[in-house]
Amino acid sequence: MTTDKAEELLAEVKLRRTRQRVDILTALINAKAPVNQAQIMESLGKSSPNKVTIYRVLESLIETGIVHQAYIQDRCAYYELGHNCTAQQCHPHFTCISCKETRCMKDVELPMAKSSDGFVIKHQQVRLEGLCPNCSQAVEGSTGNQAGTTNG
Amino acid sequence: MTTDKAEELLAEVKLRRTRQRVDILTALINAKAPVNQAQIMESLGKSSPNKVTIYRVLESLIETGIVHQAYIQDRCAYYELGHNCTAQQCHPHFTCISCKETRCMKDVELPMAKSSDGFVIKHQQVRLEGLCPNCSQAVEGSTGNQAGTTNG
DNA sequence: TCAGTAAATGCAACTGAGTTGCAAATCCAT
DNA sequence: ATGGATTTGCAACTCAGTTGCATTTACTGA
Ligand SMILES: [Zn+2]
Ligand SMILES: [Zn+2]
Ligand SMILES: [Zn+2]
Ligand SMILES: [Zn+2]
Repeated sequence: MTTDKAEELLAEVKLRRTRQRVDILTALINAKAPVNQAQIMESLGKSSPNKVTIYRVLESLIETGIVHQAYIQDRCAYYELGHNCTAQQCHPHFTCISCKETRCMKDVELPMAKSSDGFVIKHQQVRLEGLCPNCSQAVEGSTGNQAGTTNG
Repeated sequence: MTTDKAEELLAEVKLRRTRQRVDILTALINAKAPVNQAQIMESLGKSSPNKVTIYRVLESLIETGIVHQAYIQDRCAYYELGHNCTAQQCHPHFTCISCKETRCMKDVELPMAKSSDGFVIKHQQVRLEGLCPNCSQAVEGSTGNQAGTTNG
C-alpha cells in the first residue's frame, strides 16, 4: 500500500499521524476519481473509521489544502486530492447527462473571470454537463440507444 | 402584484394555472436574487403552498426551462428565472467568503470550455468565490474588521 | 353550465447526508 | 513511561428533500 505517501503528506502539513487519517488519505490517493464519504468507507472495508471521523478527517485535510471538495452531486459531497490545482482554479468536473458519470477534466482550461465593480475573485469553479464519449457515440450511431451499454 | 406575468408564462409553457403555481412563480419573478424553498414559503406568508408543493412546482417549472436551479449552498438549492441565460451557460454566481452573501454576476462572461476526446459539452456552470465590494473594502481599509457591517 | 377525469395539492411519515455532545482512546512531547 | 491535548466512536440529532396516498382542483367537452 501507498501509506508512505499519506504519512509523508500528513507530516508536511503537520497533522497528527493517526491510523484513520493515514487510511482515509491513502484511499483518496488511490482513488481514480473524486469520492464521497460512503465510498471512502466502502473502500476501507471492515477496518474503516466511523462516518463521523471520515467527515472530520476530510475537514482537517481540506483546511490544510491537500484535499479539495471537488463537487456536490445528489446532495452529496465528493472529495479529491488538490495537488494539481492552482489556488485560483481547479480543473472542471464533467457529468454525463445520460449515464450520470462524473469525471475530472484535467486537460480543459478556462480563463479566470475578470473581477469587476470592487469584487475580488479569489476562486473559480466550473461544472460541465453533456455527453461522455460512450454516450455521445450511442446517440449518434443508433436510434433509441441509451447510456453506455453500447459496446461492453 | 405581477401575477399577470406569471400567468402569462404558465400559459406559454402549457402548465395548468393553479393558485400555487402562480404564487410561486410570482415570488420568483419578484425575487432580487435566487431563492430557496424556505424563502419562497416565507415570502408568500400565511397563504404559502405546502413545502412539498413548492418543490413539485419548482420541478415542473424547471422542466419547462423558465426556472433554473442557480446553485446549491449549505446543502440547499437556490432557484431563479432562467430568462436571461443562454441554453449553454447561465451567468456565474458569486459567494463572498467573508459575509457569505451570494449574488448573480450578470455582467461577467466566460467562454465555453472546448469539448475534447469525444465529450460533448452542452452546459457550463461557473461559481465564483472571493470578496464582495463591501468586504474587500473592509479588509483594505482597516485591521480586523470582519463582514459587511462596515457602513450602515 | 355541469359532470368526468387527469393533474395537482396537502399531510404525515420517511430518507439520508452531514452534525453535535460527550466519554473513551490515542498520539506525541517531555 | 506519563500527562495533557487531540482525535475517535457512538448515539442521537438536524434538516433539505422525497414518497405514498387520500383529497381537491383545473380543464375538457357534452
Ligand atoms: Zn455517459
Ligand atoms: Zn477532479
Ligand atoms: Zn461580503
Ligand atoms: Zn443568478
